[in-house]
Amino acid sequence: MSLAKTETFNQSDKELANVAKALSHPARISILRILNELNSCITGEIVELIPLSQSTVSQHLKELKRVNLIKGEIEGPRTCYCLNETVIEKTKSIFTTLFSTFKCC
Amino acid sequence: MSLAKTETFNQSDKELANVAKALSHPARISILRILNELNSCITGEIVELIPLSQSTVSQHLKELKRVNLIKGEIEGPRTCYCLNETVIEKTKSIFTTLFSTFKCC
DNA sequence: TTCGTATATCGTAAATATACGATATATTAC
DNA sequence: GTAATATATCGTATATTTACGATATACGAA
Repeated sequence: MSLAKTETFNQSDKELANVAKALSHPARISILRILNELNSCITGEIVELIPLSQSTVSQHLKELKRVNLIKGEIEGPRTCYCLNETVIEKTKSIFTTLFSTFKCC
Repeated sequence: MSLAKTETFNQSDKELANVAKALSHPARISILRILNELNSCITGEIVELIPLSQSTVSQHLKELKRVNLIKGEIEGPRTCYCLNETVIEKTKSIFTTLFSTFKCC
């Protein structure tokens, strides 16, 4: 077994790393900004605003859903996405806590 | 060319995604905490505190150096690492700005 | 100068991420 | 029921990340 030694690290560091990973692609940051701006969007609207294919955008949405930064609600043939405000706030607090532990901050 | 469509996104989102990537592994979060706690460390001390091989830890240090979150100073046969406080603070501000743009925060 | 120590880098294997087109599924409209 | 639409998922190619052992390099000590 060569990978995934990740279990040996402490829970808090794993949580932080996990959400940082979800934020580690500009398309996903962009999607968060779009949802913040427009309150909610269907997939197709997001696809029009992001310079990537529909299937790729769908994958990025999936990654954001994985860490619950966004919620998707099925509305007939479409899915309406919006920010998960609770998790956004929690994530803010995770980062705030990290930086507040640094002596220099 | 299938990857690296990344250039098409705006600078601010790319910057954020880039530093988030550096934070997206628990070993690297752990290294930052260690350097904060001990002020400065040589590679060997960090290797003793992280459950990964010397070469792997060295790679993680390289990634943190890539985004300038840490500085490495060569001292004879060893390298002494410490946090780059300026960049840590700048990164804090990048995240703070991101979260402050969200209506819910 | 030779030996030991510290560490970065090389080579490599496996896992994951990124991207796309094609397809399956589900719903609405006709 | 059939067609059109929206979107998630599949299959696939490629790039990147993660991990390790081995090696090269560079310094200090003997």
